[in-house]
Amino acid sequence: MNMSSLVTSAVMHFGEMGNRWGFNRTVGQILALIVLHEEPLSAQEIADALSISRGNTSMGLKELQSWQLIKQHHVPGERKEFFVPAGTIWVLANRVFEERRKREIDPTMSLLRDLMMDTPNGEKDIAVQARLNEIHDLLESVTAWSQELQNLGPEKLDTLMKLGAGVGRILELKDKLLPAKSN
Amino acid sequence: MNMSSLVTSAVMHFGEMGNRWGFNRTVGQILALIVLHEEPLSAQEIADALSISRGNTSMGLKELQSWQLIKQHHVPGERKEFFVPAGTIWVLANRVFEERRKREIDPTMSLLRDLMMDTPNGEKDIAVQARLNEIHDLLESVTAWSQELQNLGPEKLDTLMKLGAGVGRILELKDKLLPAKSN
DNA sequence: CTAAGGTTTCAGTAATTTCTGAAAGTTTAG
DNA sequence: CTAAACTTTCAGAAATTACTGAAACCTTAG
Repeated sequence: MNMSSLVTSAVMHFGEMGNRWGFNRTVGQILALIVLHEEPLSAQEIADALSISRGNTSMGLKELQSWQLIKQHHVPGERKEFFVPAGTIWVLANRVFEERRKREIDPTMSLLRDLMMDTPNGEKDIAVQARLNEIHDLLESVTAWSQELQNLGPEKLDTLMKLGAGVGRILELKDKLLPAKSN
Repeated sequence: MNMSSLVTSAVMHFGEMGNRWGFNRTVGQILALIVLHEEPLSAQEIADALSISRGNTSMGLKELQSWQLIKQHHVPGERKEFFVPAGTIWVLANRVFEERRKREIDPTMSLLRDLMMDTPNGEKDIAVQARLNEIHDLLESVTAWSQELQNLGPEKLDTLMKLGAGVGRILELKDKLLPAKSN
């Protein structure tokens, strides 16, 4: 399975970006390869195409499955497993968001909540808790909103985009369209 | 400068989370310490509080300044420099978002644009380019949106939050009430 | 049951990232 | 100008993270 230079470029790039996106180089490469290659790929084909060890490939595939970004695809007469993307680009992007939220935000929110419950030890701690509370509320807003966007789905997101002046305009619309309701 | 156990917990946690947020452990700790400590801190105080070398501290402060998360604060009679947060929590969070966008999204968008310009090499490449285009558009939507959010400021974000699932509803209403307008 | 075809695990190694501390650099008081 | 007070740089050490490949482990055909 030789990759076209187009695919090679994309795969290499997604490898480089991988660590910034929460997984390592080979995992990024494997993902790009599977997404861009329309036919299902076997582990061996992937290892060959990327010149990485079979073991590393196995670990990468496992991780991508734990992120729910790829899924196994069983081909009838074949003994080995093949892999395909777990959904549309939109779905994949959402999964990455979701997973990163779990890793990057949730633990912090949880700790902040705990620290806010602690009995403060002196004046200063009260000020510190106020700060922590502020951080907590901000994180909460951002995650809630991003989930809202995810629920909208790609088409509505697009409508929203084309609305022009942006989110501020929605707030105006809201006042016009739902004047009586407080929410 | 001895940290209260509350501050210590928070600082340690932000250190652990640091690498997930795009900077390393000590940078995360330094940031947390500066944000939570209301008085300006000198580099030496930071190094002592965190038990890290003066050199490492210097590098960390430099990085935080390049992210525009902290700024220098000159105390009149003093020779040394002190450091304070570069703004409110909201401002800091925006800066982190912004910086991560630059590192995580922009390079990919740029590559995708380039690859879409390339002359495809055969049937398959055409399909691949279609995929790449899809990814590009998605990233574009997401970045446009996150920028909208940043422009909103925290209060409006809050209003929006309370709207919750109502956003989808407004879009529907909008279609009914403003069918003629294209934006 | 056994062997073949395939996958996973994991100890050890390689690569990368982070940290230290000594040396070089900068600024200002006198 | 010089010295003191402070900061930055950077080569090498330490810590962490990623990768290999051989051995152990499935699973199924016969």
